[in-house]
Amino acid sequence: MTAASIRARVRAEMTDEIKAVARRHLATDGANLSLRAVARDLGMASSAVYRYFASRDELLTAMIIDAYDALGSTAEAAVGGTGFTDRFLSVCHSVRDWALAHPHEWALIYGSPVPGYQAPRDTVGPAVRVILVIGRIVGEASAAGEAAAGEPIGGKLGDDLAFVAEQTAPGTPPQLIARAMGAWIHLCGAVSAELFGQLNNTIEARREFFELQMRGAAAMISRPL
Amino acid sequence: MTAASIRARVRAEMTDEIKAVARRHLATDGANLSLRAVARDLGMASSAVYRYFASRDELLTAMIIDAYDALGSTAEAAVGGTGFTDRFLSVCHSVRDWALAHPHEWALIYGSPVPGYQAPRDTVGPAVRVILVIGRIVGEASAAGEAAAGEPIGGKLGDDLAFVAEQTAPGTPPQLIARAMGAWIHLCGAVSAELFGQLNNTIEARREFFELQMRGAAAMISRPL
DNA sequence: CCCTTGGCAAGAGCAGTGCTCTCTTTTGTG
DNA sequence: CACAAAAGAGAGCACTGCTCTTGCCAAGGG
Repeated sequence: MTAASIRARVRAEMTDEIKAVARRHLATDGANLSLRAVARDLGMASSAVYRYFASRDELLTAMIIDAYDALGSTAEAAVGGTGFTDRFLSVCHSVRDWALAHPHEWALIYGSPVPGYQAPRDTVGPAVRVILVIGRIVGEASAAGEAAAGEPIGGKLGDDLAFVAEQTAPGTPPQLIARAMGAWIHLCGAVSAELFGQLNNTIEARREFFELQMRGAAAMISRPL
Repeated sequence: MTAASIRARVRAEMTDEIKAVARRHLATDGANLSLRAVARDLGMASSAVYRYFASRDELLTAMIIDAYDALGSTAEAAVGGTGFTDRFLSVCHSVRDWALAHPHEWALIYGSPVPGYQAPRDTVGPAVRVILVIGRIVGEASAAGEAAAGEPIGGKLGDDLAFVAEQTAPGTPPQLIARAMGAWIHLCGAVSAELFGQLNNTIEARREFFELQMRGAAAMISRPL
């Protein structure tokens, strides 16, 4: 009916269906899911799937983008509470909760890159959403005087950080951006450590441990070195 | 000649040779290296390799243990300098340098776990070596009064941390252990972020950025929340 | 309303994989 | 030195990603 013809609509639906089944397989087989198995589950020939995704890598790319977007919206929706620490912790827990619910998708986006695989440009947009959320919170905290800047950073690193600041939260001092990125790295590291088994046989009180870590990260942001 | 007969020695040499070739393949193909391809490189039938490793997973396990050990000795050898921060930074940089030199081996041990793969007990010993190094440095700093403990931690998490303290650096307050683990997580997160492409198109001054992050982690340890 | 054409699905096929089984050869050792 | 144990080779099974060819079918223009 619309300019996007019936064909296009059916095609989009089929594409979504393939992705849905692939996501199910992802939950059991991880990144080495089989395109043929997905096709079998859909009752179609494996060659037919290639009408929708030119290769297995392209399917994976689609799932990576979806995962980034899902995590991104989760984080964006989680910005609640008042005061910097509460808002930050809220985001952290939402990220961790999502990761615990979708471990293989987390592994897909924050785990080791698939060997022969090169992430295309399309992934960078969705990929930065969660760091953007953190950047925004930190920016607001900075504007509200909740976070001191500390000593300025020079050299190439200073330029890099200034550029990120401009893109993320204009007006925020680069030093703060560095600490925000530190918090984000710490967040991803903590979630990955828990998910990838680095805490096995060591820490049982996972949630408490995570919260402690993220409180440390929040404190790191509030006070300069 | 020895109690370990000639057969056993030849077998050990062959095993090492297979691992060496596999490590070379790891550098190009990552975790999905092909046992058959390794066999081809060695000029032997693929079935012959199964005399040495019962499965591809077992080969991977061997490489994981080797990687943990290589990284562990690197970190242990890097404890130099005087004062907590210097010693800590020295270890951090040695870990990062090793990871940059052996990215796929890093991915093998700190990246997403191989899907159907369960790490056997043999890996836990080598796996804890680097966190042990950090724990020891922090313990010494604590003993030297370079790191205040801060508020005690109760509940299950407190017990967990006390247990880790006992195993790692006896006499160190659990709160400090928590911060040491935080630093370790931050370290792994920073290296993984750099290696897995999370910093692409953002931070060019990688080493400076890393150092800044690790200085933050060091400061985090020195002062309580 | 018909008929063309563009898109879709199916199947066979290729090269490669992990792993098993059987058979033969080698080789250290009692 | 004879022999048993260890090692290697090769075929084979079920699977993979991907390509190519063939047949089909309906959407949309005339």
